[in-house]
Amino acid sequence: MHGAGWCYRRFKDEGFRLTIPRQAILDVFNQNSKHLSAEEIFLLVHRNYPGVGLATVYRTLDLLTQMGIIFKSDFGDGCSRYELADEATKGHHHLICTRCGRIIDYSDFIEKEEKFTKELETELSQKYKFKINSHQIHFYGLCDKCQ
Amino acid sequence: MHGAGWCYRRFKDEGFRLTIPRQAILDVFNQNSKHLSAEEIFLLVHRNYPGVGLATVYRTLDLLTQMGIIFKSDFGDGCSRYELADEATKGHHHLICTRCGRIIDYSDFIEKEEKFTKELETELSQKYKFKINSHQIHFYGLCDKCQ
DNA sequence: AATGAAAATGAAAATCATTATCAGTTAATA
DNA sequence: TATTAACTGATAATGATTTTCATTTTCATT
Repeated sequence: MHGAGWCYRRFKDEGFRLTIPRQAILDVFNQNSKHLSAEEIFLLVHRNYPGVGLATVYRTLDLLTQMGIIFKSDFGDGCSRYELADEATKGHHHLICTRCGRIIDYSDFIEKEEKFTKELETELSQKYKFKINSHQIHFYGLCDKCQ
Repeated sequence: MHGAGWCYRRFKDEGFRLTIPRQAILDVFNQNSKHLSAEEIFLLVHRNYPGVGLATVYRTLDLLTQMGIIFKSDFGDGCSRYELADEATKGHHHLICTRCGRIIDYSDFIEKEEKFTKELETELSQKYKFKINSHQIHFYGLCDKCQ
């Protein structure tokens, strides 16, 4: 992942400050699994920084999303979930179990997917004059345990 | 689209009743554009059936979703949106403008997409023992007016 | 190091979509 | 027609997210 220096510069360049709460939230993303909800992030941050409030977590998640550092998704479980938008998770490919809510990330077949989405993005951009920045593919069904 | 008789039978077979409020809600889907929110559906139903309550709309949308008649999506604008899950909209392909929230349905390149998703579904099903029922592809970016 | 302005914060209240409750209504079946 | 279960509207409750506001922090400039 990117170093702290890179982040600091990005914040500074856009007129924001890389404060302690914001660093703490970024650390959570670097140290934990993906698909974290605001509440989960709040609790994880709370371990080391009990003073950080939930509103700040929401505000920071919003900011990081706008900056393109994290990606916000909705898997239908009643709250938004966030994950790092770095290279490794660029495509946001998920299998979502509609019974238990489990989310599986797959990172196989990415080459094939990249090829397909690149082509489609080019065609859609032209036809609809739409500037595509990212995409998301969700497969819904039943996981092994729920069948 | 399917006739009323088909719907009636489906409801009956599964132990549900095709009541006036439910018919009114189905009519809304057959007569209006897609991506309707619960609130929008409530208002449209309200024109002809002022007695139908919002809770019933939510309950019916839930039922129709479970029955697979409509499809529930989240486009990140704070509420769930619903559309008919008939053949024409099977794939749920959307371009979502992250600035103005506009949603564009595309129905081009569906053949290519079908081929891709079929292949991927087969491979993912095998690898993750996941029974895939549906999928959703969202492209996020800026529409022509927002660039 | 002191200062001033803008950005950021925590706590609490407010908002808003959705869900649960409950008493009354409707529809299918015996 | 009586019984039963499904369904309903109105309302209250819930829970995630946003807003408010007074206070604190940060940073560029003295």
